[in-house]
Amino acid sequence: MKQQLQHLIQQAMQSLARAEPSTAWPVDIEPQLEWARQLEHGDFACNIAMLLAKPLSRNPRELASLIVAALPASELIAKVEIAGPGFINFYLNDAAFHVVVTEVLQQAEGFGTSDKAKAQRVLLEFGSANPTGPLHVGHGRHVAYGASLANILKAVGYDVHSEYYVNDAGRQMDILAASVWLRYLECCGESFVFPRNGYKGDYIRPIADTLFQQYGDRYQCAATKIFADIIVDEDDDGHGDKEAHIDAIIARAKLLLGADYAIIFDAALASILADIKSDLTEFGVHYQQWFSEKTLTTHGAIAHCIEVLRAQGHVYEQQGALWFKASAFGDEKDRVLVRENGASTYFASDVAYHLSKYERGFEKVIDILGADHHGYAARVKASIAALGKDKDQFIVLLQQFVSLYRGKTKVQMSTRSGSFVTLRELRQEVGNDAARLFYILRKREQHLDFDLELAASRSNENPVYYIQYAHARVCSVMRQCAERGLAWDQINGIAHLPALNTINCKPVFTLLARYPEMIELAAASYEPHLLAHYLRDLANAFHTYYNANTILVDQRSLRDANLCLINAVRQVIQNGLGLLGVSAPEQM
RNA sequence: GCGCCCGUAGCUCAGUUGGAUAGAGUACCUGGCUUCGAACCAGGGUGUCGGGAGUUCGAGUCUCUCCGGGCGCGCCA
Repeated sequence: MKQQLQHLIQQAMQSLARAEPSTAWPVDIEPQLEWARQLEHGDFACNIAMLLAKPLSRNPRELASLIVAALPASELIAKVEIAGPGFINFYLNDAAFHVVVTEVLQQAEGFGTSDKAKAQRVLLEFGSANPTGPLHVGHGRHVAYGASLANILKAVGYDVHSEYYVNDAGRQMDILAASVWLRYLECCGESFVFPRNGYKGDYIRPIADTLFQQYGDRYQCAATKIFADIIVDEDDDGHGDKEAHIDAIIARAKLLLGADYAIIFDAALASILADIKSDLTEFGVHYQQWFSEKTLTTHGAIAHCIEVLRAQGHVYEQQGALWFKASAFGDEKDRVLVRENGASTYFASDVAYHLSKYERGFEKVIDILGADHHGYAARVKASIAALGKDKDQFIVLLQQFVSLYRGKTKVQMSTRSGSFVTLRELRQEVGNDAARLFYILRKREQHLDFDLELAASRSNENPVYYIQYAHARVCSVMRQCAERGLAWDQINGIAHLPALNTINCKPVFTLLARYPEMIELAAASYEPHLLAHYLRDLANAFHTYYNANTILVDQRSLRDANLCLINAVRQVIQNGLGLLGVSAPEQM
């Protein structure tokens, strides 16, 4: 619809250019059209005359009238007006909107999808929480956003590959393994003071219990042996060293357990990963791949990426460490890849991981990260440029934090201390649908204040019910229709759509027509919240229409037309909610 | 100190990428179900768009500068 109008304006410009060769009419620009905000401005407004006024040094209203006069005749347009400083307002024929209803009903689930992205391969990484504990409320925002974005990108034709990067290597995992082992030792009857820096969450104990049931005391060691001559833990007065203490315990665990350490480590990892996976599955979040950080080392990917960087002269040695010249690629300073002690950094793993994304053939690479990673994103970007990849096709989407409130009081969240609300708890309190929609309602640069009390006690305030209610209402009308033995003749209804000419119909038709381009905009700007707000608007237009008109009237042609319109609304709501991972219930 | 994000109605937030008179929800009033679902609808008012300067036909939107809030600046992960 919009494109057809754009084309008409371009044709007008071309004919003006031929008529006035002396004037530098720009024939190759794409005129900007936007949906009018107000009814008095018609359906579309175009500002091209005002944009041309300056370069051509002519009056914008005069230019507008020239353009209007040169417009080719079209069935689309009912009326054109020049208004304000030089806007060209287009009033479309109702028939143009009636065609949309036909399209919705014919294309059904396919309405709003396109192949514009031409199956371009995209790797979308999101979630990627450390497997050291269950997902909490903050992770929920990332996965809800990522899953919705994946669906929206697919809708416009991208070949999307969703991936979770599993940080199953490194110190945090060792702390987890040590924590599980210590809890296991408690099951064996050992007693000691649990390290301050260990994972203290309740979820650790069931893992230890399972180990104890499975293996008995096979991995038991005397607590006195473990804690003998060990660096003291930090106390409340700040004496001692909690970091060195936990590291010493890890070293002791590896020493005392030998090869058995891997049993404890793997059991802890497997248990937590299984919990995360089932949590996400229940939340409607699905991945094509769970990419293990550990495999980067075992497959030599880190060594490979360092070699690639070295071959292009982007690394150097200093003070025994290997550095990447990040500052030559926009980062504020150079970064260490391999430490003086020979161990590669987390950053090196990440460079290797990102190189693998490109080597696996993805043309576009998108990372969804927490806003606290924004400094980190700069170095990864630098590494991608250094590796000779197209950094414009590497997109980092930063999401602001979720603050959790119970009423007015802020809930502190820390995985280490174990004091946090899990995603699972949140889902049980407010339901998957409300959680999914609530999470993506705000644009990602905006902090999200999640009030559990409000969400739990007054969940009817959540817009999700408003949208779902519109869907359920249409379904209810259809049930009513069947009960009364009324048949819905679609062909007849479409033929009589012009009968729907009350003031309340117009916003419904307009919103239906806007759905496909709204999806395109949401995809291009990575903003699923546009879809949520759109659906709210559509539901609003529908409810208004529904309250003002009786759907199941006696007059057959009007009834069939009504049913066409409300079923088109139902279909679009179903499609839109589907992209957001929210159910469209037939009754509620 | 440097970098990124935010600041819009009492509260929570949108704002079509620079457009016309800045909008929703919520809260507070008032109406609307003996007929398709009242989890709904209609009506009622609220703004120095954090302050200031600039760019231009036109600024909530772009630039600069202050103020306030959040986050980040390791041979941690």
